[in-house]
Amino acid sequence: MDQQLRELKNRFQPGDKELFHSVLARIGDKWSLMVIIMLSKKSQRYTELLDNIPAISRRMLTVTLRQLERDGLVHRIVHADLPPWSEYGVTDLGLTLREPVVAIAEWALDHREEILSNRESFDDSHAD
Amino acid sequence: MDQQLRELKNRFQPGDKELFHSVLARIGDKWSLMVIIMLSKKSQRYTELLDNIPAISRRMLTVTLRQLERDGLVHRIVHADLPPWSEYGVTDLGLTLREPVVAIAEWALDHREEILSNRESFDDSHAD
DNA sequence: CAGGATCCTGGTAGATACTG
DNA sequence: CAGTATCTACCAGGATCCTG
Repeated sequence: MDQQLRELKNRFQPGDKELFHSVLARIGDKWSLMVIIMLSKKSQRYTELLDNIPAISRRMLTVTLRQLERDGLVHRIVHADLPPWSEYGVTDLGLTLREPVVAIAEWALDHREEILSNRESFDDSHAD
Repeated sequence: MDQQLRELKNRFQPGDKELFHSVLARIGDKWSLMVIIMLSKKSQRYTELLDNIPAISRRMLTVTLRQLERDGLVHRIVHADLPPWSEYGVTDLGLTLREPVVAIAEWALDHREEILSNRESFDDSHAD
């Protein structure tokens, strides 16, 4: 075990395994990452997000936004005008998450060919 | 949109959205991260992993290992001795993934209290 | 406009039993 | 020892319809 992992392990508390999983599962689900990226560009209202994120349904946009809001990554401002409208944006906490997430996205790009080729040869050699 | 995101976007290719998702979904699932962490410490055989990862079932260990192997993050060496045994370890590619993943884990630890408190107050204010 | 409610489906994961 | 096979349970996610 190297230094980096050792330091990480020294900070472990009970429940951190669940914390890691909940955080990774959040950005690993189908829409959260896309929503965070869109809102990082600029704050947007519900319908804008619906238009800008291809193929997302109203239900999943709502569900995803609520989960992100629950963790404090995204905030919602409801305007009581008529017709009523609401605006979403990333919080300060959400902004801090962007750096490590972009790092993973860059990792995926850097190793794009390698990953895809690995999958291909694995599937070939395991085809029945 | 800031510089970091712009550079990332310039490198987009068709299919990258799916690539991001497949990579994030992999480390965001229930067991992959734990398996990668265990194998980063040292190469281990199947039964060792089974013992070292609390509550994982044989089936899910096998499934998880196969998926990681498919992406080329983990390699398997099968020894044909009697009784036969196999050994798993992280590949060079898997090692490069560790840095950004540890970054996210550290983010989760750094903002542990904030996240948990956000969830609590959100749940309180939405309790019916 | 921005959702909530409901129903349905496919895939992830667990339990259990069996095998080269 | 290191898996496979099968069956089942559950939940994320999609489709559709309804509302303040």
